[in-house]
Amino acid sequence: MYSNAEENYIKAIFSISEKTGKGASTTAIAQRLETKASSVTDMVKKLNEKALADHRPYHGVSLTDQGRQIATAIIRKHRLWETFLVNHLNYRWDEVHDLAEQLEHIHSSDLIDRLDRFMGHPKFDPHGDPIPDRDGKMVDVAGAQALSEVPKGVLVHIVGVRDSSPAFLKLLDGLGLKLGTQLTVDRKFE
Amino acid sequence: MYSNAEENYIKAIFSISEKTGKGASTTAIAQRLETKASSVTDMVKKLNEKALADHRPYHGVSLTDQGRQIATAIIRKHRLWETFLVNHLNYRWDEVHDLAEQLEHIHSSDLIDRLDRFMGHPKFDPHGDPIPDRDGKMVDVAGAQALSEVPKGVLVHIVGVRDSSPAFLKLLDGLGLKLGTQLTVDRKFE
DNA sequence: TCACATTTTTAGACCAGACTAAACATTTGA
DNA sequence: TCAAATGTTTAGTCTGGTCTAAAAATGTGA
Repeated sequence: MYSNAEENYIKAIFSISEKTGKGASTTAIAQRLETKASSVTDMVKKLNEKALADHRPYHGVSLTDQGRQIATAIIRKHRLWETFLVNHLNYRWDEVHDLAEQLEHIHSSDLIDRLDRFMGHPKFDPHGDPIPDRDGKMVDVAGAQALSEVPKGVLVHIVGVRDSSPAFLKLLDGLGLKLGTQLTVDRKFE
Repeated sequence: MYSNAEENYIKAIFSISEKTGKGASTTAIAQRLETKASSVTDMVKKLNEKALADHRPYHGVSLTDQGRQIATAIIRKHRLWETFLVNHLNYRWDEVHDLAEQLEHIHSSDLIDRLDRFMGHPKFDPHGDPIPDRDGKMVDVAGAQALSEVPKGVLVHIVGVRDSSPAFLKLLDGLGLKLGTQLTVDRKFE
């Protein structure tokens, strides 16, 4: 059983590594978790002792297989809870992040499997992010492309958002853009 | 916002006071929370400073109005989550306690109100305990009577259980007793 | 009433997790 | 190549919550 703090560090390391393709620097982790680099040093040492992470100073922290497995389990919980909140409790997609951050730390894989079944094994969360299955596998979304990179005149449909901040999601709502919307790029502000 | 530890102490004080009709002694609280009396002394001091509890040494700890309000809010969360787990995720009534102990600490009254509405504002949880509404009010169940005190031959129906331990609940399952069961007492083992 | 069993508190320590300030190490750009 | 900028760690402190051991206070039974 891992503490909330440990789980948050694991999640941060995972997502920074995903995005950059490299290990996560202690400063990057500190920034993401709104904490200080010295705190990160301490926690990384603990994660290392528990065989969840490796650290090569100045080259980043990376997760071990076990660490990665924990990370995907937490992401699975987060995305399934977000899906539940939006699809069954009528929350908007810009309201669910903070609640899911709490719910993802509930310790029970059985609960999350039941929630998954209850909802019919959804493959994507309300922001279009893929939901890992029990084994950590998820649909590959590498094919998707940022709207800012789509050439003018090409028909596309929106499958997800890269930025899930409430402000950006509300902006999209205001523009009438949601998952499944079809459009062609007409004009670019650049 | 209160910590899990604070919430657990408040809940313990509330339920001991309910059961005994008096204040909760520090030793009783310690026993219920599987902790030590000295730890209770410390926490009670904190709750007192936050105006959530009063302590008259050797005569027990009691909650202030604000403390009681927090207690019923937690109980509301606990019972609504238990109801959700049983009615929608197909858990058995003897499996849900520990999970609800985790879920009751999720900080969002809006979430719990939405869950309440989603389930159609249930009045009782899977063990027959009344669910407080948003204002802390709940159905009065003082009319109910322990099965052991029911005279032979009188028709009764089961509306709740006094002991929600998994072992006892499984025993009831084995006897075919559940909420709503009608019966007359035939024989007593005493 | 008063000694004793019980209850409660104090004192000092520990752990997890965070912080500041300072020291230290490494990469990198000129 | 080497100094500056950046990244990292150390040392010491703090808070919340817990513990043990010992001291202090109280209710109660004879």
